[in-house]
Amino acid sequence: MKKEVVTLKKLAQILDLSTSTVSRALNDHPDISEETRTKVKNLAQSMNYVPNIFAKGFRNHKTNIIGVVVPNITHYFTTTMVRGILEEAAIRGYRVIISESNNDVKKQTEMLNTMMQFGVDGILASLTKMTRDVDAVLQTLNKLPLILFDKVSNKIPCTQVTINDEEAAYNAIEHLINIEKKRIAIIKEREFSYTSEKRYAGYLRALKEHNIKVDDKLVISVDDISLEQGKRMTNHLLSIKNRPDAIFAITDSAAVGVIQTLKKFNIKIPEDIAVIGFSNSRLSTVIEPNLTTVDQPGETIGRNAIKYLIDEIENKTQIVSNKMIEIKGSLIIRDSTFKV
Amino acid sequence: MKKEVVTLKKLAQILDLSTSTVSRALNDHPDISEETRTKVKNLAQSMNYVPNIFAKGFRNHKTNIIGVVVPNITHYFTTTMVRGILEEAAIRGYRVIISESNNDVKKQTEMLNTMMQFGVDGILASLTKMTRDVDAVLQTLNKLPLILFDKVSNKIPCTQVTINDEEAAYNAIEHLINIEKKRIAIIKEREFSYTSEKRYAGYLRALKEHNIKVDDKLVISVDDISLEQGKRMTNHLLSIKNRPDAIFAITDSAAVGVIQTLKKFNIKIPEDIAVIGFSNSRLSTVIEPNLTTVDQPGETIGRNAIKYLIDEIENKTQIVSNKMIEIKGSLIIRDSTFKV
DNA sequence: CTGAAAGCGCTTACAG
DNA sequence: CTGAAAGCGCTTACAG
Repeated sequence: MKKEVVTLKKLAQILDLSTSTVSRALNDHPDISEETRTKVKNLAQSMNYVPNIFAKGFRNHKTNIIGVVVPNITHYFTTTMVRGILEEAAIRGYRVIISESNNDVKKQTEMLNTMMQFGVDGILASLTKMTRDVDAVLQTLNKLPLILFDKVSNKIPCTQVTINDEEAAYNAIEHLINIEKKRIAIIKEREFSYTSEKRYAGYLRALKEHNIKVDDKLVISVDDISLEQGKRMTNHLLSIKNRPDAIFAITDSAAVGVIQTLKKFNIKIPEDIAVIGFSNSRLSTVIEPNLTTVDQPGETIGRNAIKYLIDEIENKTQIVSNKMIEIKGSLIIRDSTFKV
Repeated sequence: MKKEVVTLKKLAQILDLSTSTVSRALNDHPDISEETRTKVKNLAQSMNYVPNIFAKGFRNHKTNIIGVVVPNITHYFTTTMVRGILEEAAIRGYRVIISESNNDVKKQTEMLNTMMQFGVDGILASLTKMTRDVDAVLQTLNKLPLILFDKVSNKIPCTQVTINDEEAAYNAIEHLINIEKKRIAIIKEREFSYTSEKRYAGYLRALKEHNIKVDDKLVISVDDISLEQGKRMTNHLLSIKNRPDAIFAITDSAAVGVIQTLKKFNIKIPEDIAVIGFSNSRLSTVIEPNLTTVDQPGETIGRNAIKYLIDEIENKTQIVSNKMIEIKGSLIIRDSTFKV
């Protein structure tokens, strides 16, 4: 089963050179003569020489592996980010190991530790929902280049790559105001979710700038933002005295639940109540009416995150690396809000 | 930045033992006395000793990394399999590197090679659609434990883990026959897709066993099975003389396209035309009417695939390893077929 | 411009 | 039951 492996030593023997020279030639060391270098490289190529990555990693304390932690790999948006990460990693010669935290801080800590133990060169993390407990992340950051993406946290002094949640939400709400909605409800997550709070901030700013008073009864916070919760909260919103004429759900799933419930009660969308989601997931063009939502460029986010990380690993950036990178998301207007 | 690292040597010095002994104690070598072993283990624990995985991998020619190749990581069903793989990998002490082939044989070959070069212990592959060219896969199989899952191929003599496509399709068609459908169309992929052919085989068997003659005009093959193709092919099916009274699309996406088109023409579902998909994706409960479909237990498939692979890697199985493992999928009946 | 030698952290055949 | 030594494949400071 084991094939005869081509090593530096073997190449050296054949060329009657030392392994040192062969190694240097292959690594384009300036000391080596042009002639030797090409001779070595040609042989290496023709013999299909492949460096033993483990010997190399062992020697250099560098593995060219990047660890990625995400809360939930089955979310479509997450997979688009992962795709960007994988593509850019391949280009730059890195491999990626992925793990899922399932939104569990304890599991996330475990994952971070395993990855460090495993010797990854750096870590890309999208945090669990509750970012109260960030000790493990901070500790990891002490030892390794680490960059946050998507689910980030201002408690962690490192480079962070997200969508411009606040602005995107602002634009969504402004759109609702433009189509003459006055009582705009928001379904968001309970505090501690960075993303949700940002979107909420955009909601508040839009209302404020258009002189609409915030009605607390229209601000709904749930523990777990899901399709089911979208349904439940819509039932609730329909029961209050002065019901809303628009509902902004901070995820598409929840927005789908909203629409399904409104339809059950024969409420006209968007005439009676308009609906906006967030993500531009595949659901948004399957639900009827099609959902107005914010498109998040997942691949770009993933690609950027790993770019910054690799730059840090390879020390191309100074250590001033606590930038906030915001990738623009764009509002996609569909039937759930379009008609005035 | 670099922390002082605890190595075997350091432990040995402190305990006044040789590194050999410490190594053996930690690895539960039978030669070592109970006393020494516990002494060593206690110290290791208290000093937070973590073996250098790269030194270990280098030494043992074992990396505890498994490579996974999938056509498209953004498919929901794929992510559920990945989740099963990740969970089982963690339990068994393996790490997983993932890459996407984008249904491109050339890219798939590249991925396989990179992974081998990288020194993975084994590979889990879900193949590109066109499995005509399997040379690279066969070569990989020659050098490394390799198991196929989901998108498999009978041209490759190795263990394969899939859903029972044929039987699941058979059940779907039988269900349509039971609700008195006579002209059942199928939208499948052009040949070379193992999965599609299996489902088609189930279709044929069901018709045959119920004495329904196959009408070639109702067998639609497309290159790329997608929502758009579902729409287009439905338009086509509606235009033929004796139009179908049921459509079985071999993916949920295509089935959603089917339903959307039928609705556009105000055709009653399922009374006029019933629809069945395959996957139980999230779309299936958002589209209206909700889609009858086959639930594929992705996590179970992923978990099984990696189990067999690790068993092979660790030589727990004989080398007779060209089993076909079929995981049962179950028909989930919803409104797109339910009412008679 | 090239080579000999040491060493990264681990395991294991050999010796006692 | 324990230790000394070699070696996995690579890189690099040192020497010439």
